[in-house]
Amino acid sequence: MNGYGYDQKSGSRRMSIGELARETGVTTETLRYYEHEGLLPRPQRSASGYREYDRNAIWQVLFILRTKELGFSLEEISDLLKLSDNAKCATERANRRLAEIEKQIAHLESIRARLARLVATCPDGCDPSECCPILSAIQPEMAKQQEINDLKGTRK
Amino acid sequence: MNGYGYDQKSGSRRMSIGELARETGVTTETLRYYEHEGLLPRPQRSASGYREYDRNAIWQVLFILRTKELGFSLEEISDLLKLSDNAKCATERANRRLAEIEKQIAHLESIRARLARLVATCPDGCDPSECCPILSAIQPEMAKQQEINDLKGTRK
DNA sequence: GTTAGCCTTGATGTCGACTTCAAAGTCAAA
DNA sequence: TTTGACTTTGAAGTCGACATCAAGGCTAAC
Repeated sequence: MNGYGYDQKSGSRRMSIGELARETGVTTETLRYYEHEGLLPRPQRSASGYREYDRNAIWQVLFILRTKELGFSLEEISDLLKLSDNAKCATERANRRLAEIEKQIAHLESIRARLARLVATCPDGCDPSECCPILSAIQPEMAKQQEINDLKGTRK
Repeated sequence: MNGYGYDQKSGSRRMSIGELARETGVTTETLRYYEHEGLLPRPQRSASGYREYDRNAIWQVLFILRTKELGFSLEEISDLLKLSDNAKCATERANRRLAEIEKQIAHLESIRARLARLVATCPDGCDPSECCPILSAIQPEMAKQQEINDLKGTRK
C-alpha cells in the first residue's frame, strides 16, 4: 500500500511523481521541469510535501508529449494550453506549424537529392589512392584551384 | 593599401580575418571558432600577430558551409576533413547521412499528415465558445475523462 | 597625431529541453 | 529499527554552434 490518498472528484488513487513518471515514460525531473515551466499545473501536496497527482495528470503529460511529437516547442505548447483555457481555436497555430514542417521537408528533400547525386558519383569501394570523388564534388573549385596551385608550384 | 603581403605560392594577396569573413559571409568569430575546432588550418601570422589567409582559405570555408548545408555537424565535417587527408572515400559517411535524412523526412511527413488531419477538422474561424476541436483531437481521452469527471462533479 | 576601425585572447553568454547534483527529509517493508 | 528506495529544493551542467564581451594592441587615413 502506498500513502497516496484518493481523489475525491474522480474516485481514483492519487500518484507520486515517480508513478506518474512510470505511467508516462518520462523522468521525474522532466515532470518537475514541465511544472516549473508552467506546462503542468502544480499538484496537491501531501503533509510531508510530496506531490500528489490525480489520474488526469497522465493525460496532461501525454498531451504535452503528443504535441511535442508534432514538432511544437514547449513554449508553443504552453501557448496552446493558455488558448485552451480561453476555449479559443488553435487552427492558426497548427497551420503555421504545418507551413514550417512543409518548409523543413522541402529543405531536407533538396539536401537528399544533392547527397544522393554525390553518392552516385562514387562506386562502392573507391580507390583509396586517389582523391575521393564525393569530397571533390562538394568543393569542385577548391579541387581545381588546388590543381592550378600545384601546377604553378611544380613549374616554379 | 593594406599591410597583408602576397602568397608566394599562389601569387595572390593574403587576407585578414575580416576580409575572409566578408568573402565567405561568416563572422570573424565564426572563423576563429572553426580554427579552434580544427576545421580550418591555423593560418600564417603577421609580425604583429594578425592572421594572414591565402585565397585557398576561401574555398576551405565554403567547403565547410556547403557540407554544413548538407546537414553534417561540425564534428562530422572534421571527420571528413581527416578522411580527406588520407584520401579515403567518404561514401560511407554520405550514405549514413542520407539514411538519416530519409528518416527525418519520413518522420516529418508523418507529422505533416497528422497535423493536416487535425487542421481539416477545424473550419476556419471556429466557434470560440466551444472547446477547440484541434486541441481535443490531440487529447481525445483527456477530453473524455474531463467530461466524465465533470459529470461526476455535477452529480455529487 | 589622432581617430576609427581593425585585430588579439580567453572567458562567458545564448538557446531549448532537459539532466545532474548535493544535501536533506520521508516512506514502506523486513 | 534499519535499510533502501523515494522525494524535496535550487543550482549548476550538458549539447552544438556560435555570439558577445572585456581589455588591450595595431594600422590606415585624415
